[in-house]
Amino acid sequence: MRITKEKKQENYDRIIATASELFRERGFDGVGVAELMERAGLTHGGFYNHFRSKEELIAESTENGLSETLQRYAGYDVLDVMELYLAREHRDGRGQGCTAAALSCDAARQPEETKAVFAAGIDKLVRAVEGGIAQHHASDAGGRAQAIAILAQAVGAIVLSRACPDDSPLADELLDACRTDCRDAIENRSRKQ
Amino acid sequence: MRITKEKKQENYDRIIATASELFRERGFDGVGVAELMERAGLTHGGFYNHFRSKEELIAESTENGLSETLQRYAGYDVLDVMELYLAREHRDGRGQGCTAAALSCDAARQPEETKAVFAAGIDKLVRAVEGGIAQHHASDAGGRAQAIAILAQAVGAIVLSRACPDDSPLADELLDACRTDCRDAIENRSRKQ
DNA sequence: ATTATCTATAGATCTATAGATAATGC
DNA sequence: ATTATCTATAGATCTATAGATAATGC
Repeated sequence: MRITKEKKQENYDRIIATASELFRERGFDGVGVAELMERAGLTHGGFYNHFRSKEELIAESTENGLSETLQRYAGYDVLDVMELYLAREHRDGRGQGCTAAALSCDAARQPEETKAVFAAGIDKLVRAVEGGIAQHHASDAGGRAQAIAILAQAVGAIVLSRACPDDSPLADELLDACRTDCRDAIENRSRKQ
Repeated sequence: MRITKEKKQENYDRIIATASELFRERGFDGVGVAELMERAGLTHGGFYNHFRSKEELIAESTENGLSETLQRYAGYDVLDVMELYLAREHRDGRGQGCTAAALSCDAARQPEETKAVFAAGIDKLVRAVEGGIAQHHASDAGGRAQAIAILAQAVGAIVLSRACPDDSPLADELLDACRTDCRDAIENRSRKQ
């Protein structure tokens, strides 16, 4: 029962979107091809008409996830981005949240090609943050280095906060402390009062 | 062929140490019980004399790994700790490095009990950083919130740097930018020059 | 007698492939 | 004729358990 080209593209898109969410929730090793395809409304074997291997899917869905994350915050002031990023809703919605925060530990264990996709995505995030910070300063302010420092802090806060139990006070403390610190840094105040 | 109590304890310790390293390198899902036991010089089936399940091993080896990470930096000035932590050697030696940086994304997907172990370990790291920062200031400086911000940034830098390919300039940039930023923060200078 | 180890295996999963089916697109 | 899907399955792996063995520790 062959289908149209458009339908095939739709199926491909649905596999990628489903994989992107499931991987963020459970990691690359936590999702099997059979379950993924079932969730996408297709059968196990059909997977290999779209991808040569699971590894190929991982690279493509990671690229998709990272660009989705970038677009998610497009148009916001960088201060608002930090508020949204370092929020409890983001921490608690791993499947819908930042791919870098959800899968960077897993990406470290992937082949070089997948890591290259990841690095390209991070670089775009850095540029976006840098551009956002520049809007708050006449001069170049901290430039790219400051953007990197702030992105690393935000990702670290989410990653550590998620590793804490649901009721842990530390989980919220991590978000609150880093939200304040990032805001101060962008507004160009000293880190401590 | 039964063995002495001391020998059993030795075997247990060796399983934990082996698991702690392998998990950091490959994640909780990336290491099977059979391979772990073979690496520890024991047979597959013997595992269940020490642990009721793999999940129990994960919790115990994580606790062990986090306290090892804490001890690793004991006695150093906090500025030297940041130099060591945000170094290429640390990034490239995942199996020997910080457990929080290697496994926090994976920990987020574990049961609450394992996450509680993780949170307790992170809390100890926060206290250690806070104490280290206090040595550099007469007053309380940024206190616990600043310690949290700096730890999150350091973990985020390592995690993102590891997700980049070996030859990626961004991988080193992440370490360099965050090393400088953390140092400035601890020495109580403004974040940008 | 107890127990830490071993061998062997059950039963469930995993990735990937082979071959059949049937609708598209030449 | 080509090809996207399906069914079925190969072959490898995974966690966990059952039962035998043999040395410890009462």
